[in-house]
Amino acid sequence: MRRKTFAHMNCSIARALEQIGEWWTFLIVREALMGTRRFDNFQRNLGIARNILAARLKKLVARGILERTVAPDDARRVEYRLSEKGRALFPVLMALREWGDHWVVGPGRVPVIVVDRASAQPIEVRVTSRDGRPIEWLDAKMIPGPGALAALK
Amino acid sequence: MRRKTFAHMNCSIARALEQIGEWWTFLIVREALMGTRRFDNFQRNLGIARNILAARLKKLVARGILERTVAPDDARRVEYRLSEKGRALFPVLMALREWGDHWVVGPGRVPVIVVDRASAQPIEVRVTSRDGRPIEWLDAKMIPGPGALAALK
DNA sequence: CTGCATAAGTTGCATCATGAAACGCATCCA
DNA sequence: TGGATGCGTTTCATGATGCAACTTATGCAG
Repeated sequence: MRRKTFAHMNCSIARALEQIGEWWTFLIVREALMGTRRFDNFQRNLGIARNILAARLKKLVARGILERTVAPDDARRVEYRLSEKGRALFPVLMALREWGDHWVVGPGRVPVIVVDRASAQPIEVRVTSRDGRPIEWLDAKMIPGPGALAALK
Repeated sequence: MRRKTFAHMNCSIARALEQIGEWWTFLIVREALMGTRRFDNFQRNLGIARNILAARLKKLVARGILERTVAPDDARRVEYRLSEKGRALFPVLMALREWGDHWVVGPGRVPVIVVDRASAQPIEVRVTSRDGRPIEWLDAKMIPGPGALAALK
């Protein structure tokens, strides 16, 4: 049987995962955020199989997360760059990294620190109310949005 | 061939994905954050196959993200609850939801709005410098952390 | 205590995805 | 022109997934 798709679910998390939730995809986006643009660099940095990398890149381009262009100076070379949609994944990746730092790797063994280029201070991911007040899980309440009716169709 | 593991990579994102990056796992955590505790409720709400759900729950318990307890009033019933480690995934899920709302579902069709229980205002996920200044992707700089040397072993 | 419904999980099987290496093919370089 | 480089695609053995049916254990009505 085919792996079940999340696309029909009336949930933004499921719909997001349908686009970027496959094995390797998060790491490909991470590489792109760190500046990787070429097929071979993705392949070597990640250790991913070539056919899988090709399939993932094709999907990411089709979904508008990466943009594929042929290098002007060398027609052999193809460059994959993040679109605005792809760059918007920055907070997602930073939240994942923060969780991994704290709960998997452990403080003191963090491989990479991300700092503000201007102030050299570490960055943080925070969930806040619109007025800036920090929000914990228990402070949050889920209410139906304008698209909730789609579930009744 | 066995699917390649990310566990050896010296990257917090890869290590995090090794624990929660499998198909269905994010959605199981989402359900748990929304209050689901029982096997059958996870199964019905997600439409996941029972064997896959059993395997995922077992892994999440083994990794300390969920805690499994037998209900005190009914020994047939098992409850799965988020641990502190699991609750710490809240920002990750909210970042993913925000991205899905904006770039996949589209504003105006958002199925669920998450608001601050106190002020009833929508919540936001922000990446900031330690002093609260908002950070974009281009403002961020990656520098080696204390665990960077592990890559040289 | 017998019979039956409920809850949680396991097994078998067909189908799909993955990884590794070999191959295709166009482009650059000497 | 001969070879190297870059970007994939194809092939094939193996692992993972989804579904349905089955197993085990508990509670409950009579």
